[in-house]
Amino acid sequence: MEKYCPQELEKKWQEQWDKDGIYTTINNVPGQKKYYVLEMFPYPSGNLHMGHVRNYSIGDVIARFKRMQGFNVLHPMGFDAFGMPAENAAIKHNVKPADWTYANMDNMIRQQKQMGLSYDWNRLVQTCHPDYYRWTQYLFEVFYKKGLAYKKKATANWCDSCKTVLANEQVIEGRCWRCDSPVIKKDLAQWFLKITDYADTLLKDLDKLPGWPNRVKTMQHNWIGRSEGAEIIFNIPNFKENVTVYTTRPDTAFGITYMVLAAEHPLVDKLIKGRPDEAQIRDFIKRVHNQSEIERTSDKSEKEGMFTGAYAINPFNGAKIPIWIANYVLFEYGTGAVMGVPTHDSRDWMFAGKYGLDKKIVITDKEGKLTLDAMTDAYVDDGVLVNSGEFSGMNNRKAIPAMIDWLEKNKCGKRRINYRLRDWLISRQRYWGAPIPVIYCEKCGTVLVPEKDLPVRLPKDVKFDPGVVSPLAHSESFVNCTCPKCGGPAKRETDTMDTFICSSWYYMRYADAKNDKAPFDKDIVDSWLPVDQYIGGIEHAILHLLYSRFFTKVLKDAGLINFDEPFTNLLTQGMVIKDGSKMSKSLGNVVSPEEIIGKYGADTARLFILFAAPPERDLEWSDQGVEGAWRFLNRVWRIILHFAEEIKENKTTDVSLLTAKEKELRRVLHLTIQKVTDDIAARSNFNTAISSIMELVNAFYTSRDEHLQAGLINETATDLLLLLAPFSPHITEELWHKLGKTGSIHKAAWPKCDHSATVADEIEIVVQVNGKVRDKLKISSQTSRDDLKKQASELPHIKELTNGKNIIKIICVPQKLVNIVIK
RNA sequence: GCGGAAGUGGCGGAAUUGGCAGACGCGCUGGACUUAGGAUCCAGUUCCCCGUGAGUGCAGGUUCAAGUCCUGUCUUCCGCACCA
Repeated sequence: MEKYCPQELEKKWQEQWDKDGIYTTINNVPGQKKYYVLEMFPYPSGNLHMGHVRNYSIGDVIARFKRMQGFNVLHPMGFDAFGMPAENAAIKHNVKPADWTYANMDNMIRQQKQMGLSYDWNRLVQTCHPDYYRWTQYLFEVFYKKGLAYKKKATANWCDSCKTVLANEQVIEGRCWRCDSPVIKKDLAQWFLKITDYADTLLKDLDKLPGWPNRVKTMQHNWIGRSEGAEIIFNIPNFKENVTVYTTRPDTAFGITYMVLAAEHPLVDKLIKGRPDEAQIRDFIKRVHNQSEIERTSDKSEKEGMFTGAYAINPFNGAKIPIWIANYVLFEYGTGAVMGVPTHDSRDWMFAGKYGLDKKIVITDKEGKLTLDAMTDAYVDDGVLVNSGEFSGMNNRKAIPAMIDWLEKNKCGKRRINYRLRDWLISRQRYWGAPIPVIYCEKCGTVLVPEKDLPVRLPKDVKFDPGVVSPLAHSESFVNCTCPKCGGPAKRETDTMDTFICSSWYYMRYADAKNDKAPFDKDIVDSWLPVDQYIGGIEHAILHLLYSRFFTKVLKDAGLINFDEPFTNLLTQGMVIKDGSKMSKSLGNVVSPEEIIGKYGADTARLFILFAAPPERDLEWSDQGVEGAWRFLNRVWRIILHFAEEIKENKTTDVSLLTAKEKELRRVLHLTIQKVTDDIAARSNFNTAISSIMELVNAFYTSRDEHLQAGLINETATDLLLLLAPFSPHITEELWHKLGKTGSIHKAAWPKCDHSATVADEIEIVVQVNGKVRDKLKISSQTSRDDLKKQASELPHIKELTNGKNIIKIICVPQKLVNIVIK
C-alpha cells in the first residue's frame, strides 16, 4: 500500500488549488447566501507562531464548512503592517522599515500558504501600502469634518522606550502594551478622536451582540464605565469663584466636611497664590503630577493631601468646608474635584482620619444606632437620612432624585452622567504609520490635506537613530509644504496615526480591496458586512474591538455604510501554552509551526491544534498529541485505501439489504454527520467534532472484515472524507481523487444526515433502584412505557432487590432509563 | 475592593435539556503479527478495603435522580482598579 506522504501531496494540492482559483470569491452571487468569516490579521513580525496557526485553523474550518454548505464565503487575509518593530529593526539593523515589513509579509504569506488556508488572496490588504493608508487618511478627514477629530494640549501617557504617547487603552497596569516599559506623564499637543461622543451607544449596543462572549462585553461595559450622579456647585466666597464636583452620592451631601481638588485643577493656582506655604504646596503639586501610573496606582501609595487655606460653602446647608489638594483625585475624571464625606465613603474615611478632618453621620442603619465612636470604617450601605435638613427621614435611594431636583431648582447643580472612557489619543511620534493629513499654515491655521492630494506619503529621506522623537519632523522634504488654501508656506503635521486606526476598518476594505476611487463601494460593503464570524485573541477585548465598533458607528452616521456593528459573532480563542506558560523566546518553550508542518504536514498540525482543546480555552502543546493526530490521519489513509476497489465501483447503499451490523455502521455514520454538523455550526466545538469522526473511523475498522455491501462502503468512505475535509484539507483531497471522485472535495456538498438511519431497532435501558444503576435492559425502541416498566421490574436481579419492599413509584424516561423507588 | 471565568482519572479533555460520570486522544499494561519493532491490529486502563463500596475543589440543600439547579465556602486564572 502506498504510504501517506504529506510533504509531497500538500504542496501538490496547494499549487493545484491556486491554479484553479477554487478559493476566489465573487461578490453578490445570485441565489447564494453570503457568509463572512474573518481571523484578526497579524502584525508582520516575520514568522507565524502557534497562536496564528490556531487562529487560522479555526477560521479555515468554518470557511470550508460554510462553503460546502452552499454559502458564498468571504475569507480574506492581510497584514496590520505599520508599527514600532519595523522602526526598531531600522535602527538596529539599518534596513528600511518598508523593506523589513514587506520581506516579513512575504515570508508569512508563504507560511500561511503552507498551512493550506482557503483565503482569497486577491483581496490581500496591507495597511502600510499607500493604496491603503490613503484611505485611512481619507477616513481621518471624515472624522475631522464631523468634528470628531481634534487637537488639544493634554497630559498624555508617554512610553520613553517607544518614544511616543499611548492611548489609555494601551496602558496595561501602568506599562506600555507593546514593550512593557513604565509609562510616564507628559504634556503635549495631541490629536484625539471623540470616542466619548459614542460612549452611550457603544454601551447600549452591547445588547445587540448576543453572539459575543459575555466576558468581552463585560470588559467593554466596565471600560466605558457609565455612572449616574450629579454635579454640585460650591461657592468660594473669598475668591468669588465656583467649584463644581461630580458625585454619585448626592444623598450624602449634608455629610460633606471637606472638598478635594486634583493637583492639575485650574483653580488651585489662584487659591494658593501668596500663601505663606505656597512653595511647599507647589512642590507637592509637582510631585503628584509627575508620579508615574505605577506609583499612583500601587497598593502602597498613601493618600496624601495639603490644605489650600481656602473654604467653600455647601449649598445644601451653608456649611463652610476646607478645600484640599490630594493625589487620589484624578483631573481627567468627572470635574477634577470631589466632595469629602468621611462617614459614607471609605476613601474619605481614611483621608479624614489621616488629616484629622471632621466626620458627620447623615445616613443611619435600620436600627438607627450608628455612632461615630462605634465606626471603624465608612457606612456605605443604604439607610435613612439623618441630620439632612428637609430630607431627613427619607430613604437615601429615594433622596437622590429629590436632592438633585433641589439642586436644579436652586441653580446650584444638576443631573449628570459620567463615563470612565476617555477620548482616543491617536497621535504617535513615530515614522512607520499613516501620516495625519493635516497642514499648519500661519495664515489659515489647521488645514486638511485636500482629498486629491492623498495619500500624504511617508518620505524616504529619513534617518533612524535611537532615541529620536518624531522622525518625520527631521525630514525637511516632508515638513515644508504649501498651504492648500492660500498657497503660502506651511508645515505638515509630523505625527502619524495609532496603528489601531488602520485596523479599525480593514475588515471593510476586504469587501472591495482594490477600489482606487474610495475606501470601498458602499453597496459591496453592505452586501458582505457585518462579519458573520470573527476570530481572535482575547487581548483585543477592549482595544481593537472597541475601536472597530466606534469606527463602524461613525462611518454609518457619515452615510458610508449601512450597519452599526462590525462583528455579529465573536470567538475569542485561548492561548497556546507549553509547560504551563505562554510560548515565548525568553522561556525557551517555543514550538515552531514550520518545523511541525515540515515533519508531519499541515493537516496533522491543524488537526492536533483543533482537537487538543475547545477553541476558547488555553491549549497545552503536546508533542505526543501531535503524534496522535498523525496516527489518526494514517489510520484514515489506510482504511480508505483498504476499501479503494469497492469504493471505485461508486455504488449507492441499498438500505433494504443491510445486515444488522451494516445497519449499525450506517447508524454511526449518520449520527456522526449530525454531530459534526452541529459541533461546527452551533457550538464551534471542533474538538468533539473530531472525536466523533475518530469514533466513526473506529467503527469502520471494527466492521472491516464483515464483507460489507459495496454501496455502504462507498457511502461511509465518501462521507467520512467530506466530514474531515474542513479540518485536514490535503489528505482528504488526495484520497478523494484516488477513489476516482471528480472535482475538488472542497467544492463538494456537505453530507446530510439521514434521520431514518439513526434510529436503533434495539436500545439499552438503564434500570435503577433508588437512583442507583442495578441492571440494564435491551428492548425494542418501540416498547411502550407500561411495557417498559413491567419488563424492568420483572428482571430477576431487580426482583431480588425489590422483594418484600414497598414500590412507591416508578419513574420512566423514554429511551433512557427506569428508576424504581422503594422503601 | 469590584467584575468575570474555571476547578472532573496519571495527562489533554467529554457529558448540548437534571437521566449510565470519564466519550475521544495521550500515556501505561497485555495480546496478535513479526528475525525485530519505537510500525500496525486487538483488548484493558477513575479509585479502593473489590461490593448492596466510594467518586466531578470543600460543606450543606432541593430532587425518584445533581458534574449540571440552590446556599455558603476555598483555590486558580483573567479584566478593571483611589473613577468620587
